[in-house]
Parts: sequence; structure tokens; C-alpha cells
Amino acid sequence: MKNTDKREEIMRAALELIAEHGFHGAPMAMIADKAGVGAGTIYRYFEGKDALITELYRELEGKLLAYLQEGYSAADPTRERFLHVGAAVLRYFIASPLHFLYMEQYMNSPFGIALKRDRLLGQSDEGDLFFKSIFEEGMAQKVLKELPIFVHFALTFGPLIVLIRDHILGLISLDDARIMQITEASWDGVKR
Amino acid sequence: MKNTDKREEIMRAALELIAEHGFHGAPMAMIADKAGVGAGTIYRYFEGKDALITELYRELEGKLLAYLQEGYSAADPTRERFLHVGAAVLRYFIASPLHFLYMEQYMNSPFGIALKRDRLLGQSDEGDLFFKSIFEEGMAQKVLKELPIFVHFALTFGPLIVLIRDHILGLISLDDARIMQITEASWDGVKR
DNA sequence: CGCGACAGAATGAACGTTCGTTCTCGTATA
DNA sequence: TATACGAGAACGAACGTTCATTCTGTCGCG
Repeated sequence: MKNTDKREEIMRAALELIAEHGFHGAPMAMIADKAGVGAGTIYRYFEGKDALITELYRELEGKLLAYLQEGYSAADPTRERFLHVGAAVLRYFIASPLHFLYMEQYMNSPFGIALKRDRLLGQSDEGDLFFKSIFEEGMAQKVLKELPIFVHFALTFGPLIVLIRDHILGLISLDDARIMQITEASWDGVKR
Repeated sequence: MKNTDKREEIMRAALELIAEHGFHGAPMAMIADKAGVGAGTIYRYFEGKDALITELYRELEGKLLAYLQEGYSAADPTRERFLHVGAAVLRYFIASPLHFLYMEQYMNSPFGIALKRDRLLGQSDEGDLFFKSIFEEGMAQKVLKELPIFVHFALTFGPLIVLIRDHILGLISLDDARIMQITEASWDGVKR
């Protein structure tokens, strides 16, 4: 159990520092300090900085997907499922701003670009399938516009990403009512 | 005129290297090499790396705004103006992918966050006013949803940003027909 | 006593920036 | 026109700093 303890402390420290100061503003020595371990200890748990960064991303992504599944029923109508997922994304990241800042940085870095490329070219994993099914069934039932999946993705998540960032930076404030407005407006963008 | 030559060579080199490899993947020595000047020469034209980065951003932003104004008429109906600007943004960045990659990186860095904060808190400059007027007049005429300006911003530009990046990374391909579809879908998101 | 886990000092590479030197070219002089 | 000069422009080696990673000695537990 000791192993797990230190490992988690390191990841927690890395999350906070990288989310707030970026990959290049979070030296290994600083992460070690914040985690309460020696600099060399990190290398007992992770192969190097890159491995630490990637493993942390995978963990955060897992947590997000788990949250999105809560209260989600594949039997619901397309519109309900869309609104559920959209609002859940907003709520999750507003509650966990560090997760958002970290995941966004990862996605905008060479790491994320490689990951995205892999997923688009190779077979998609569970996370992608989860979203894809909403759009595909929606189009089959003629309630969604006939558009490529990636356009639906962009119309749905593009606005959310911008708004979450602005909220986290303190430029604006999103409450529950506004979350509903936003999710419904983005539904208007994809619906027929 | 010689002065201008070197200065522009430096900016061109910085644009290419930073757009492709990021701020931290483009050392001053590499920028100097690509520009065909000595490393020290850069410091005759720019106070330091930060100043170079910021001045380059300002220049690119100016070019984008100039392009958006082409063929734009404040007298047109809200819908026409919206579609004009949306399609123009897509076309501009597809034609100038380096500009997009650079501006996006800048916006996702401490530089851009500070800039955004300044603009939201201080008085907005011409660029902001240009967009704002479309949304404000649209709401006054009851053709747009009654939403805060920043939500309109996000609904409009959020999808475009995601799609432009995917296009530039070669994950998807946007032709003229698709550009129209996308712009109109994003109009559906903001219209009443 | 022995061994694995650990902290922190040591290492070497890479970076932004500085600075002494060299080059360029317009002007003054005869 | 030919020559000498000087000032500003340019170069690139060198510096100090910062970083990821490795090395080394120590401590605690069985």
C-alpha cells in the first residue's frame, strides 16, 4: 500500500502544478517537492516525465468517462442523451477545473495530437463509441442533421470547451440555468 | 529598407517554427538559423523572445481582421453577416494553417490568457467590437437567442476552432460545401 | 546483517541572452 | 576618382541558468 500512496501523491502534485503552470512550468524537482518525495523517487514509479504525463491523462480520462455514464441510459431518446452528456461534461469540469486545464493542455500538445490521430485512424476505443452512438442513432432516426460524425463532435464540444475555459479563468460564471441554456443551444446546432 | 527585410525574415522563421513545434520547440538559435541571421541579430529587432512572440501575434491578428472585413457590409441582415464572418474565418485559416496553429498556441499560453483577461475587463478593441455588433444587433432584432455575448461567441467559434484544427492536422478535409454546412449549423445554434 | 526504498546532490544537455569582434557601406578628403 | 575612416549592423562563441535524469550514500525493516 505504501507504493500506491507515493504514486498517487506524485500524480496529485503533477496534476496541480501542470494544470496551473503548464508542462514547462512544472519541473520534476517542483513536482517532487509538492509530493513530499525526493526527485529521484519519481523515477521509481514512472519511466520519465513523458510517462508520468501520459499515465496521468489516461487516469483523468477514465474518471470523466465514468462520470458521464452515471445516470445515462442507452434507451433514452437521442435528445435526452445528448442533453445529459453535454450538461454532465460542463458540470464535471466546473467541479474539477484542474482536470480540465490538464486535459486541455495535453490535447493541445504533441501528446494529444498523436493520441487523436491514433484514435481516428485506428479503431476507436470505448470513449469514442460512447459519443458516436448518440450521433449515429440520431441521424438514423432523422432527428439530427445528416453530417459527418466529426462535425457533430465539433458542434457539440467546441462551444463547451470555450465556455468551460472562460469559466475556469474567472472571465465568466456558469450556473445551472446557464448550463441548460448552453446545452440546449448546442442541441439546436446539431438537430434537424 | 534593409532593416525591414531582416525583421520580416525573423518573423517568418518564428511563425513557421513555433507553429510547427511550439514555443518551447523553437529555440532562438533555430529561428536565427532559419531566418539566415546570427542569433544576436534577433535582439537588434526584438527585446527578447517574449516580445517577438507577442509582436508576431499582433501582426497575424491584424491580417485576420482585415480579411474578415473584405466584402463585409454592416448594412446586411444579421444572418448574412454571421454567415459571412463564419465562412471567412474557416477559409482564412484553411488557407493559412500556420497562422491558425500559431494563434491557437498563443491563446492557450499565459500570453493569450493575459490578453483575453485584459480585453474582457478593459474596453474592447476594434476586433471585439466587430463581432459584438453582430450579436448585439441580432438580439435587439429578436433573431438571435437572448444570451450573454460570451455564449454567442462560444457557440459560434467553438465548433470552428475544433474543425479547423482537425482539418489542418489532416484528420478531416473541409471543402466549400462543408464550410457552408458548418456555418449554417452554427447559425442554428445561436438563432432563435 | 542485508536489502530494498528513498532523498537529494551531481551531471550533462539545452536554453535565452550577452558581448567582443568583424563586416558593411556611406561619407569625407585630396 | 581613389582612399581612408567611422558608425552602426551583424555574427556567433561563451555565459549563466534551468531542467530531466542518474548516481550515491543512508536509513529502516525483516
